[in-house]
Amino acid sequence: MRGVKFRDRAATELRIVAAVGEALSLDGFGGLGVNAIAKLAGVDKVLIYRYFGGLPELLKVYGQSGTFWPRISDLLGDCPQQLLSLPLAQRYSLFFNHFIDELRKRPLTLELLAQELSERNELTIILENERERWGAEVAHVLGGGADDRDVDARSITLLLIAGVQYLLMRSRTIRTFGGVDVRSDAGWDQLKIGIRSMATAMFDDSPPRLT
Amino acid sequence: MRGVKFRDRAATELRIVAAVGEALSLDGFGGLGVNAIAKLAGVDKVLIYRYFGGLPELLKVYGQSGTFWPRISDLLGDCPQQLLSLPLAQRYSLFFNHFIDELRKRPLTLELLAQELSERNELTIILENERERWGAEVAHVLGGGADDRDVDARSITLLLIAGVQYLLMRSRTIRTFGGVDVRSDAGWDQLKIGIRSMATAMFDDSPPRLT
DNA sequence: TTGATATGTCACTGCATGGTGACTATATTA
DNA sequence: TAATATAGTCACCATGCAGTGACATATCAA
Repeated sequence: MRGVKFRDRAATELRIVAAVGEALSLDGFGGLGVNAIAKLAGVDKVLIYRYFGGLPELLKVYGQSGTFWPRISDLLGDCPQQLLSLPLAQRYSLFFNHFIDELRKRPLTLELLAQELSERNELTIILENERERWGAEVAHVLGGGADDRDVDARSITLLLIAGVQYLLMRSRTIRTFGGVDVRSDAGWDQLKIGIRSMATAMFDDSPPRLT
Repeated sequence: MRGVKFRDRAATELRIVAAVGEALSLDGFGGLGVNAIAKLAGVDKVLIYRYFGGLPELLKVYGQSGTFWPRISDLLGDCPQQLLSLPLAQRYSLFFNHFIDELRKRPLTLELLAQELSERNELTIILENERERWGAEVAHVLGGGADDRDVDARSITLLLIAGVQYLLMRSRTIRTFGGVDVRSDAGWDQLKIGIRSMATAMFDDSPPRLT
């Protein structure tokens, strides 16, 4: 008798999907393939074709099995109402603090963001969609008027969001950027303070600088 | 008689090195390999091993054959002296304008920046080194004191530099980010204006906003 | 003219990959 | 109990890759 496993399709499918996450964590997107996933799941690769159709479809299923992008509710902190009633400069600063913290908790998301720059696939497309919806909400929370001041503010917001994403995904492979340790809390605290200071200068109508 | 080529080693080496650039432009880093390079150079791949030792060494030679990162002189514009005598806010704004323009002209650099996020290799290491030296000079040009104000400014500078890099490398595959067209001059003009406005608010000691 | 050197060509190995067909064994149902 | 569907296994194919050994030929020096 050859060694036959549990004979439980549902469980096997779950193992395969979970193995996708494992494979991503272990080797990043580079080593992601049918063979590696099957080996990690302890399953013959032919089942991937039978149950899912192929790698792209499997990735799609995996992508829909979790949330890769912080939800707005994660970014508003414990008291959304309170946050929304704060002056713009503080609101801005707190938003970025949460955004940074939430993204730092999601290594797989950072992996996908990096992958997105080389190749689009089922997974990165899911991530793109999540993020697109998110962007619209963010604009709402941080104020989205049409006068010059608001337009400029949105430009800076975009650049900062992009900058945070980049520094975080880069931190996976390289520790420092311009002398700041982007793997440590201390390094990020420094950047957060910079953002707060900038927001104060740009949004507070009180005297320019407080620090 | 089998078809024998020019029998000119120096020229062949040049063709091979040039083919690296071609291959990167065509297929990005994904399709980069000995076979592809040899085919593009119209040369047998064995010459790559004979003349260079292998792919890593070839990449190193290719990397040293050009400059991937804008030099400081490119960023200071036509009149370095004049730029340095400007008020900080203007200097800051002009610096970023040039930085954006120069980086937009370097598709291969953007390719390498993206690659750096997935895997370090001879090429990305060369790029890292170029950029490291550059970072020190930039700090000098944009003022690098140790008081709170300067530290905060450096944090914002880092985030903006990171943001610009990210948006540009992302623009290779995805056109818009947060509603801004990152492939058009217009989109980048908008971002430049945002930076200028921010710099004015943060660095000018005159009344907060001018826009 | 002859011989040595180096340039370029070709054919091959070994490996990992994605993908498929044919098989075995178990569970369910008639 | 016998027939059928399906979970799981195994062996295989074609392809593309990095890398190597052996060969042919052009150039140059003795």
